Amino acid sequence: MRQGIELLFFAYRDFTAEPDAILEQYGFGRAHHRVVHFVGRHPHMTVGDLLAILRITKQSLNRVLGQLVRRGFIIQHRGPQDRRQRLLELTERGRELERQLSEPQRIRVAGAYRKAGPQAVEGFRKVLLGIIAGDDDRRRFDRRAARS
Amino acid sequence: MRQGIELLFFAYRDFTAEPDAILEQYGFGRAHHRVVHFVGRHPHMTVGDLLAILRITKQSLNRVLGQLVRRGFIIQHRGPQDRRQRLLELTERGRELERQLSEPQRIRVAGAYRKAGPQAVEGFRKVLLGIIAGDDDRRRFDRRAARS
DNA sequence: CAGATAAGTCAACATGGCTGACATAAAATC
DNA sequence: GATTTTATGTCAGCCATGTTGACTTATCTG
Repeated sequence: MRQGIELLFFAYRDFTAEPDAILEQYGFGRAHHRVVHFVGRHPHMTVGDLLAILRITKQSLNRVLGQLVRRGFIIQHRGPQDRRQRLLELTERGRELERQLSEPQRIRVAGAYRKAGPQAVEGFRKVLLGIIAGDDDRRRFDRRAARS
Repeated sequence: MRQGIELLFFAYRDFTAEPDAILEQYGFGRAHHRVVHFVGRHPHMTVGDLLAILRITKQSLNRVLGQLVRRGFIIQHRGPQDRRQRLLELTERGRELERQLSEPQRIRVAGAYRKAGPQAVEGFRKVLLGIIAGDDDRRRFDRRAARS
């Protein structure tokens, strides 16, 4: 029980340490990483979608998103149906940053998966899904089985 | 791969949301929670131990630790061997706070464990251990099998 | 057309990281 | 025994990233 709680703390701490060091070189922080990650994963998502995922305020998001746009890592275009929306997409530069940031995480997770075995990975997924609160968020992981 | 990365993000986000709400009532933040948690789990630990676990600076720690001491949630006493050390311990009030904060987390993790089954829990532990970077931190989880 | 919605903006504030400099007491070493 | 190292605490200031509240603009919808 208690162990599970601490495992999450230590894993998250180590999981974010390497990207944080890379971000520093760009003058970015963890918040930028989250934006780059989710925009990379869901091209053409709206600002509202991103707000719902990150659960932060529009003002907080806009600070980091604005920097990413101004510095050419993300482009926005108007929604074709709803022209109020700004659809978000990584530029080539943004994709490069995303790759660079996710690399140490991919290596770390891949190593853990390899050492633990496929059955353990299945258990890892099940338990983390159980920890996630909302059905809507859990649905993000609905059996469009593990890619990449 | 990518899914594993996101699972950690969402699980951590939801995992911390409930304690955060409780902490607010005390005028505390997540940093206080971490201190209360680890001091509760390792009574008589030194300030240095805590710094090594949290990986923050002495100055950052002292801000929150000082508040917890001044407001009667933690007491310090000198180390019997090394009198430079300040050994940390929760007061009754501190233990009460710890219980209150960990309750929603215990419920959440227990629910996830129950739904996923013992084999999945084993896999969850294995993968998270693989993600943790240092042998020293991994050793914290050495088979003094899951209690509480 | 009126009202709701998506997004952006300005200002002010809090938390919790950080660096750097310095102080004190106790332990360890030469 | 004098010196150096270690454990802890403290002051001051900076930065990133969260918050609230108020308000604007453009666009969609009933």
